[in-house]
Amino acid sequence: FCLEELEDGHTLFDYNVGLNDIVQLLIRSESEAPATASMTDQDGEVSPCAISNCKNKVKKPSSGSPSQPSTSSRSFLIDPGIGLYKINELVDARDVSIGAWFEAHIENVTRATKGHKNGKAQGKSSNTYKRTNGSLSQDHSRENANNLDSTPSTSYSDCMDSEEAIYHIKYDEYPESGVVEMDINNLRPRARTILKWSELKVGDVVMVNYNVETPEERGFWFDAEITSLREISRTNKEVHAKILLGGPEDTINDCKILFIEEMYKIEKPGAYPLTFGDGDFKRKSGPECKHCRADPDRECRFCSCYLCGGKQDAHMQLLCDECNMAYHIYCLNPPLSKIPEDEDWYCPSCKNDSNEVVKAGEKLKQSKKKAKMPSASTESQRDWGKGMACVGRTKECTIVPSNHYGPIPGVPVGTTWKFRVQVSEAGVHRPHVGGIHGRSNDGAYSLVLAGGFEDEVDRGDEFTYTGSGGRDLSGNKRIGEHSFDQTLTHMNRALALNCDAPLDDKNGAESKNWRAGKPVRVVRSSKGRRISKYAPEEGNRYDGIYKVVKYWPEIGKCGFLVWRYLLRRDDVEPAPWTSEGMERTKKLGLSVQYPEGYLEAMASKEKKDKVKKQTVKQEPTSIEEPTNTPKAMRMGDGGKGEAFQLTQEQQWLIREDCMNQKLWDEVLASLKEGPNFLKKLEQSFMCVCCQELVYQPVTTECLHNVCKSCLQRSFRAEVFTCPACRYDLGKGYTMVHNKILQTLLDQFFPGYSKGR
DNA sequence: CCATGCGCTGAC
DNA sequence: GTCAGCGCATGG
Repeated sequence: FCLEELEDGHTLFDYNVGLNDIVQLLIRSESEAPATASMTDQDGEVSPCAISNCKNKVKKPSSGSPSQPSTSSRSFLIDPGIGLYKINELVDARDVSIGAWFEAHIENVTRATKGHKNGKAQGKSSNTYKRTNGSLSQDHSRENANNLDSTPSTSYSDCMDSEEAIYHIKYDEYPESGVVEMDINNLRPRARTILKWSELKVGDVVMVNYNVETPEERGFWFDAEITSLREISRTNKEVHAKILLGGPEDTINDCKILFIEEMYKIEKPGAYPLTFGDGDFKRKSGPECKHCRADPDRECRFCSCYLCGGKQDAHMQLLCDECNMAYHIYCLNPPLSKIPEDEDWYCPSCKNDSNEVVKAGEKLKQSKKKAKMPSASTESQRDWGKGMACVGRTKECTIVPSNHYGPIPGVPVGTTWKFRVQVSEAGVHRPHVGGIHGRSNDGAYSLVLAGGFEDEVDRGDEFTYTGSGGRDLSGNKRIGEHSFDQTLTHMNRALALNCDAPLDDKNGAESKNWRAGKPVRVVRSSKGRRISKYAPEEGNRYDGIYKVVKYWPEIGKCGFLVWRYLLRRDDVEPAPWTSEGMERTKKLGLSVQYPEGYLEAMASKEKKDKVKKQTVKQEPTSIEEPTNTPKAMRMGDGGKGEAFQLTQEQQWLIREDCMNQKLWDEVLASLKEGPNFLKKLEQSFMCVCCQELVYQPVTTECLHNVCKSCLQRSFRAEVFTCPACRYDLGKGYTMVHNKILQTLLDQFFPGYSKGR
């Protein structure tokens, strides 16, 4: 959308608008202003922010069958009126426009570092998809560039050069929807300078092709100085030029130009060191740099080989038709013996593998990773995106960093989740599959007891555990048969480091003071029931903090060497199987937590199965009605049970934080809700910019809490208002770090600021 | 970028 | 009941 100013004078695109911000948009009627999404606007530019998935307000006009999309009705229409919209995607790139257009929204942008350029072509799917004549086709962007008249003007901001970005682009309609990964080079239009025929002036120097009359047959590129212009229409001109070759005698005058590649101001007209012969150009040495026409000793991106960085060997260099970078023919892999005769040459970074090119109507090619997977050879129709087998996280624990030792604030012992992915979301044990979470140079933060090894012993407050590795994971498996010895590396080393004893990767070690070791969060899985009576009946239960007493290598029942660990419980919270623990579980109302909508989905599936069984071979009804099945039991919502206890110091600090008195009153009201108190606290002190718990909070005059760094970022963008309410703080506002609040938050969420 | 992995489900 | 095999998060 073309988002301009709101009625009250606020500019919408202040820099501190972030993901998930709720913004107020004024949508004008179609007659007043362009109300269509600019991503599909043939002549417009992509606005700095693309807002999509506007709930309830976006109407997509029907555009015929998906395989025959009509380019004219690609756009999303927005109902006129004022509404609340949620920004789902914020594209943090400006002036990006695409040579030929297709409907896409950018799902995700990954920034890469400056030095990333060299590796950009390796192993990354970097196909370009363009919509041409209503169909989606792969394009190297150069074919389209031939016809400047019908190609929308492209603009490219050079600031993009300094930083590369990976765009995850979602396209919707043709032939299958999906997500494409592109790097910035594929989004960038080919020409680096804005070229509009209407802007050409006599005296401008443009980069043109040898076959100036017929754009289809393209040869070498060279400079031409425009000598005359005749306006044909408002947007088009007939252009004649003087083509600058090796000198006055090599100059072609009054040449009609149909296609201009690149335009730039001429600094020194004349002597362009190319000679003309046999329909081809050969480079001739000259006193000036052959490319930039400056002192040849000066650094020039054309003279410098992009691979070796060398200079002074221009006659052995090839210029890439895509990026204009120079390469010595002998620096290439494989090296070339002579300058190729082909008209076009593309450097290794720009060259597209024709096997990877997706033609119109073709299916997306498999990624290189997919090609190696077993599914590449089988014809399985299984939809892996469904169910809980392969789902990703929907939430992420941000109150503590991933390398946090000890309990997760707000998660009491006894909390149980049905699936491992939920345990990951809660931050208790982050890997979806792995048994140990740790870092080999730091220690282990958590582990899951799932009875993977028969010879493990579990006595509740003490258990033995086996390291990871030694399994045959061929066939893209996550667990497998034991087929080789384990080593004290990776996660095994991490867990060993928790033991308060010098590391010994040969014989193991025992701690003299086991309580001094690093704490490990332990989760017991119901799968462990086959070897342990302490395992929960269902799901994965957080059982508290354990310490590593000792570790040693031994030959396991599987016949291979494994690393064993003895862990002992060291937690003030009672274990769930003790009478005290069971009472507490009851008091806190802890029951198995299911993913949102899971029980409903299961119930409706069961119902469907029944219908299927009853009416064999009858077509199942495609309409899925919402079922009235019992809702998932949610933990702790009752708010009964154990109240959260504040220390004297905390009570005092809260009283001292008088600016936030109102907020604290609200939060303290949920003290009796026990663990929910921390959730409430987290919500109340969330930074409106970064959507995380405020770090180094600044409490504004309008009584909002924002991270100091977030507010500073806003001020750097010359937005001097409160990010929460737009109250004008003023340019000279002094940001005061609310140290009292910081101290309190550090106490309630130990370690959370470490990750910031 | 690549390697690792005590999950999970649908097909057999 | 068994088992192939996937996406994903994480570390290195």
